[in-house]
Parts: sequence; structure tokens; C-alpha cells
Amino acid sequence: MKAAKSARAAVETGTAGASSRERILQEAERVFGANGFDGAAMRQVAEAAGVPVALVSYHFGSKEGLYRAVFERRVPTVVEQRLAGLAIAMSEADLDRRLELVVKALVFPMLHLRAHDRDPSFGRVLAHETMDPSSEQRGFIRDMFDPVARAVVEALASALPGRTEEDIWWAYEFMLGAMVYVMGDAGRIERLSGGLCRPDDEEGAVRHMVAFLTAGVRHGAPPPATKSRRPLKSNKPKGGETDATGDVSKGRRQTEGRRAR
Amino acid sequence: MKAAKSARAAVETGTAGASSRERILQEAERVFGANGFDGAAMRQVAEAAGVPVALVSYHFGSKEGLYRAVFERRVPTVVEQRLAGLAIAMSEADLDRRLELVVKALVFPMLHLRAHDRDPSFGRVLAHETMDPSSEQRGFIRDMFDPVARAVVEALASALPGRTEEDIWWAYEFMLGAMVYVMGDAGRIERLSGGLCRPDDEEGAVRHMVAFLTAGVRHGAPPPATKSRRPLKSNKPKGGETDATGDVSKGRRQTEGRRAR
DNA sequence: GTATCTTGATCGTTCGTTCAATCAAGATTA
DNA sequence: TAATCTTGATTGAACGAACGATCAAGATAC
Repeated sequence: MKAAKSARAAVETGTAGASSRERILQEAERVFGANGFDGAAMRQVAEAAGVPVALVSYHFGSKEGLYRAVFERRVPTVVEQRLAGLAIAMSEADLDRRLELVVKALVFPMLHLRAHDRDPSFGRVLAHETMDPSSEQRGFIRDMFDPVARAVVEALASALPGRTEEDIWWAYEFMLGAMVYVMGDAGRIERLSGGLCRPDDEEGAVRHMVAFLTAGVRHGAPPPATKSRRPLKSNKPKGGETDATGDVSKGRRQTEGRRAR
Repeated sequence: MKAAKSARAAVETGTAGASSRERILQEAERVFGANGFDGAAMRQVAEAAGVPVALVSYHFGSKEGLYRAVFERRVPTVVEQRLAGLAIAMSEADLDRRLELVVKALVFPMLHLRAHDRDPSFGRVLAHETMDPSSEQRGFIRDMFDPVARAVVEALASALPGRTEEDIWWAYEFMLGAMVYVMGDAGRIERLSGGLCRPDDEEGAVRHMVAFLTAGVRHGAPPPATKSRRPLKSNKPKGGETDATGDVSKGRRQTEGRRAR
């Protein structure tokens, strides 16, 4: 056997047996999912996998290399399933049914992943990375998901003739947001709903999400833009106490290099 | 003047003039927004505010104290505006119009904040914290937003008699996800849509989001649950290459303490 | 004069990474 | 068959850098 003494921790987490590299990957997914990229420590991953830290660097080069490997292990499957679902949807002539199939092709592979995996860690990794501003500079999401995103939007547009491209893109963003939020959930949904909504219940999550998102994009055509629209409620801050909208400088540089790592 | 030499960086970022404490808070919001809690360094905040690191600890006690202060400066305004919007909505007898007002009461204060602030940093802070699994253990989101969340769901239910509580909660989660995603966006939406969708365009974002989410909850009643539902697409992994669903141990402990900080 | 704010320096810790040495097997040679 | 070489995997130890936190001394305000 390759890793003789191997992992005390890995035994507890059920990742024994596998090769060191695979064991590191599995534990990395869990640690990144629980703490995010910056909050995770390579020593944490190594200890969980029952290997010395140096072995992690040996296999994956760097922390970012390990992070990337976690994505490359999961994403292709999701993308393939989405594309397959889109192909099926496009072969549907009835546009109403096609629309629902497109939405399902978008959300199903993700929720299926969350529900059927060892644990929901990768969903959290993905959600974390999606909401991380430095995600754009790493480019994982862009490189891996942008193509299928465009394909989804095209499919949505085909099922909704007459709707503007802007409408479709907005709708896509809302769909993505809802999905990512559920994927990354760490218990808030279940706590708030008193156990009524469980993100790990694949059937229920898919059923509700597909229905909601399909209805949103189908019946959610926004009213035309108005140049001067009366504000619907007063925005004047009531108490000066917590208000801090100095609004000193409007044009502010968007990005700031994160600290050296 | 209090801070005599003061900030070279603060001048660039337009936060001069203000008191040291306020300047630290403003820069903290920006740094946390750009890097997340773990990715941000107190030295980074201090340098940007033009003060020594020790002064940050003096004013806010710890890094988490500073983080909390960033939330406490912004959240109450949003919560108050939401509650005010909900009150207005509940006074509307027409349930269709009430529903739209409730949705608007939920999303408007947030998008308004993003669009009218110095920069969209707080939205990113919020999105990051929302998607951070350790968020639950910090409890900011829970303590600050749970009450108003329940109020929103009650208002939604009042406008949708006959719908199950489960439906409403799911819909609420999808709304929240869509909103958080747009709030935390770091440019992906605009890039993907080719500039068609700009999260900073408050009017457009609110108009599209309210329309989509209102339609989603109104017309998105899911079909009844079926015990045995034929799968709509094959889930068998095609290539074993990237597949790694060992599925060794199902019951896995959900949480793992993050490393000491 | 007292209290609050501000400063520079420094503490102990943990981080990601690096390095030379060791081990386990095959493949190659005699 | 026995000895040698080769290659990739693994290990423990250590490096320099950056981290959050702390403290005593100084400056400022009232």
C-alpha cells in the first residue's frame, strides 16, 4: 500500500483507501467549502488527508493549484450535463415546454451534485468563489462557465421570442443567483423556514426552483423604462446616527489589488 | 486637527477630512468588500486610512469587531427601509399590487444602497458574508436580518392566500439569492451581457428584478410532489475521468471548526 | 490634570513554500 | 537470478513573510 500509516482523520471522514492525491483533493474540497479560499490552510487539508504538507505542494504546486484542481474535478461534469440538457430542450418544439426544460437543464446538474455528493462542500466552494471579487482575477468561473452561460441564454431567448436580450440576461442572472444561493447555503434556509425547506432534498428543491424561475422569466417582462420615475418611498435617512453615506467621491477606482499571499 | 499627517491613501480615495474612526470604517468596508473577511488584512485597512495598525485595534478591539462595525453602520438603514416598505405594502388592499410592493420593499433598499454609495463595496461584503459558511457561527446575518426576513415572508403569505408556507419560503430564498448575487457582483453580469445589464443602474436593476421575482412567486406554484418521478435525464456519469463521486460515507459531519485565527 | 486619542515597536503564531533525504517499485543490466 | 539504475512518491525540517494583537510612551483636547 502506498500510504501505510495514512490518515487518522481520513478514516473518520471516510476517505481512506483512495490514493494520497485523491484523498487530498477530497479533503481540500471540504476544507475550502467550510472556510473559503483565504480561510483554508494547506496544513488543515494535509492533516485531514493524513499526509505531510509538502505532499500537497508536490502534487498541486501551490494553494491556488489545489483550489483549481478542486474545480476541475467537479465542473466538467456539471457543464456536460447542462449542455446535454440544453440539447434535449432545443429539440422540443413547444416553446412553453422548451422554456421549462432549459431552466431545468440549468439548475438540475447543480442541485443533483449537491444532493448526491459525499457532502455539500463543493456547492459552498462554488458559491464562495462566485461571490469573491477576486474570482474575476482568478478566472475559474469565467473560463469554466461562461460558454455554457451563453448557451443557456441563447436557449432561453429561443423559447421567448420577442423578449429583449437585456431581459433575458437579467433573468439569467436572477436564476444564477437563486441557484448559487441555495448551493452555498449553510443552514439558513432550513433554519428560517423551520425545516420546511431543505436544500439537500433534491426533488423538492428542483421542483420549487424550476417552477419559480420559469414563471419569473416567462411572466416577468418588466414595464418599459421611464426617464423620470417618481420614487416609491422616501429615501431620506431618518436618524443621522447610523447613516454614513458621505458620498464624498463618486468616481472611485473599482479594484484594489489584494494583499500579497 | 486630529490626524495631522493623516492619509496619503485616504486623499486618493476621497476619505480625508473625516475622523480617524470614520476613515477606518470606510476603508475597512472597501478592503473587506474587495477581499472578504479572511482575505483582508488590518494593516491594509490601516494603511488605506493613513493610521497605524494599533489605532484600528484601539477603536474596534479586534478584526471581528471592525467587521461587525462595518455591518452595524449599514444594515439598520436597510432594515428600517424594508420595514417601512412592508408597512406601506400591507396597507394595500389589492393583493396583486400588494405582492409587488412587498417584493419591492425587499429589494429596493439594497439596490438603492449599492447604487448610491461611494462604491459598491458593502454589497460585496454582504454577499461574501452571506455565502461564508462561518457566517452562521458569527451570526451577523442571523441577528440583523432574520426578523425582517420573517416579516417579509408573512407579508408575502398575506398577498398569496392558499399557497403553502413551504412555497413562500422557497420563493423567499430564491428572491434573496437573486438579490445577493446582484449585490455582490464584481463585473460578471456586465461582462456576460455585453454591457446590457449594469447592477449599478438602480432603476433598471430594480425594474427587472421586481418584475422577475414578483412573477416567480405569483405564477411559480410548483406541481405537487410525486413519490416516484421518472428522471428527466440520465445521471449516469459518462466518462470516469473526472468523475469522483466515491460516495463512500453518506453521513458526514456537517461542520468543521475553522482554523484558529 | 485627566481622559481620550495616537504612535512606533514588538510579541508569538501561523502562513505558503522550499529543500534535501528517503522510500517503493519497475526497468535495465550483467 | 542478482545487482544496479531510474523514476515518482513521500517525509520531516526549516525558511522568510505576514498575520492579529499588545504595550508603554507620547500627543492632544477639554
